Amino acid sequence: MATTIKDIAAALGCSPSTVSRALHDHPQINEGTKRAVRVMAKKMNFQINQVAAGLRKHKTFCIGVIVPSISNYFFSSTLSGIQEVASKRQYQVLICQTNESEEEEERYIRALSAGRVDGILLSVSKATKKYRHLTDLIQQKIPLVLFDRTTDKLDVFKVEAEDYTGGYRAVEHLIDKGCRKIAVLAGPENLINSQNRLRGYKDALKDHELPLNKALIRVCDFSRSKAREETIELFSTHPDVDGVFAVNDELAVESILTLKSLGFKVPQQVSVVGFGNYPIAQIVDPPLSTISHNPYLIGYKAAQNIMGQIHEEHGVSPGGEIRELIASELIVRDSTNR
Amino acid sequence: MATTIKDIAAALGCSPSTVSRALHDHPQINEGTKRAVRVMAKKMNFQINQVAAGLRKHKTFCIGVIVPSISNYFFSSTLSGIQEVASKRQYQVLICQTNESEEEEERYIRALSAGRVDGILLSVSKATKKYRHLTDLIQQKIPLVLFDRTTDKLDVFKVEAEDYTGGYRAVEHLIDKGCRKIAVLAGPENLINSQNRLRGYKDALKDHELPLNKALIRVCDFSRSKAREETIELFSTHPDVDGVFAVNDELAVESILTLKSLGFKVPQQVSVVGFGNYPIAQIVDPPLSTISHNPYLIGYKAAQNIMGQIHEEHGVSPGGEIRELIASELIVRDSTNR
DNA sequence: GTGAAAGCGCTAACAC
DNA sequence: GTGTTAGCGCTTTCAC
Repeated sequence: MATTIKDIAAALGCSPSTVSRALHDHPQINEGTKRAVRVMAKKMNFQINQVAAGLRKHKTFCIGVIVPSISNYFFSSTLSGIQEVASKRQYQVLICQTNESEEEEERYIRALSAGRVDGILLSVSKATKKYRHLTDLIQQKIPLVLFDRTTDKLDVFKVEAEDYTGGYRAVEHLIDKGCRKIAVLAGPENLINSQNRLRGYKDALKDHELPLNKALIRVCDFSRSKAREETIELFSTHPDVDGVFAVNDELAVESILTLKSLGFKVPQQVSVVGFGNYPIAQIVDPPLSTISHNPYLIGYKAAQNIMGQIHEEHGVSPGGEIRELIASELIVRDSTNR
Repeated sequence: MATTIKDIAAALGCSPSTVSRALHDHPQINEGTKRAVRVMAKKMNFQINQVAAGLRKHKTFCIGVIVPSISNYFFSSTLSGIQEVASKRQYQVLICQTNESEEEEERYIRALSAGRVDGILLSVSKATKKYRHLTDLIQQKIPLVLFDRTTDKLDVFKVEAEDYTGGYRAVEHLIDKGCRKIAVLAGPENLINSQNRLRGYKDALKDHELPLNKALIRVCDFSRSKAREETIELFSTHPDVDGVFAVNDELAVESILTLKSLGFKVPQQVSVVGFGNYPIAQIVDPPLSTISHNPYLIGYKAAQNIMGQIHEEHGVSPGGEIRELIASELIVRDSTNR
């Protein structure tokens, strides 16, 4: 059994309250007493029990993070940023993985909101359509921040990648490089991020007076095998496509590999741009031009905001700017070098 | 403020203990009462506060996980496995990232052991040389399981990849393919995993009566730029090396890219094998032969063991088999296809 | 400057 | 079957 303040009090012949105050450097406590307490605490290897302290103070010193998939490169990088911020503030991070299931997401939200954490960071699952679990959370006044996978149905702070601008920039880059018939490997239809990237594609075409051809929009649902199929199908029916924008790097890489196996030259015949700047982007041959969207920073900013809400710092909680866009950047590599 | 069992008791005109018992389906409680409590709990949107319950029961229903880096592919996959097991048992997972710092590791161990978690899963940092923080933990009887990055200085349960066997198998594969002068890109010298993989290399050479040449052992410390430098240096002094075993895939991939830029043909002139089966292994050209070591399963098994220790299930806590090796598997791709 | 006492939300031994 | 009481480890108001 671990040492408690009671044990220290007994050893010193004082009361637990004095020990508690001394450990918190309370101004009214005698310096000598403080020293004695500190020495004894060290000697007895005492560590304050934050769970008990938290129960009393209605705090947990924990934040909860719910993501679709922990092992995904993007999310594990955001987790790293979140952990960094929390650690500085002596907060612990509780992680949950929904596997893109709405029920799991609900379950975790309910579990965490029952006094487990002081605030929740959430990246919504692909399947999530109802937001009751989140409106309940807001009503309970539990700080909530959405990051990356957000929704416009909720009036909470959000940290997002520049999906629209990134998509626009990617496609504009293909146009700059001379592509005139550009296809897109799109993501899940109910995911706001995919939709925004797709809007970027459409607007870039429009602004450069290129026709929008629905047959060139291929929904791949973030699945590699789907990217392969769609690429084969696309180029068998439209062999004159000269540019491909994939809404993430996995699709882009799969597309490059498929194109090469079909005998197309990348980037000479077909240029390809991805989204995400995953490690594979540097490795594929030719190296993939892509949009870098800084997942670490997305996590970092989301965590900063929730810490702000928890400590009720000025101007961070909803009411002020409710959406923070993390800058994305075009990284030009050889997959568009023609 | 959230609903408490007291609120439910007041609403129903019974005592909090009755509510508590009803919610736990205590056999001696009247079925009618149970129903009434459940209905009222639902109506008032009650969620049991596990933190308070835990304080009383000396449990937290949390496990702590400490890893060098969350965003690393290997560790994020182990986290995923850990989370899966914990979730099934209604446990939460607290994650901490040491950034390979011994001080951070100590800090987290102390923070978590102060009543934060029921058990700790640790992958030790590259820098860790002292084990006082861990022996303290053991002395406090807090369940501890080491995974992947372990140490033989501690008598606790460990889950490891087959580093030695994997290294041996990788090198034997090169020998089978006809390589006779095989170099190794080795990892950090104080990391048991790198050392075991290196032992595998040495023993494979010995068993196949190939000479061990110290000049062919290149320490890269898991750094890609180091892998590049060492490869250049190695092949300028030993251009007749015909096989490279890299102790992880990042080094292997960097080595392939460097070799290609130097004008070597992979695999015809130089065959390369990696370790880890990272996503980049499939993408590099030629695709990398490598050792797959199942990080998800490593996390899964480690979590299963700690849950067992926490619930004091038979035969899981130290005393029985103290080391579990997760099978590794050679995956043959084109980087060794000659 | 320090102690006593109450209480955070819950559980469990002991009553009746 | 259900209520009363005490207590997990800590903080904090109110005394003195």
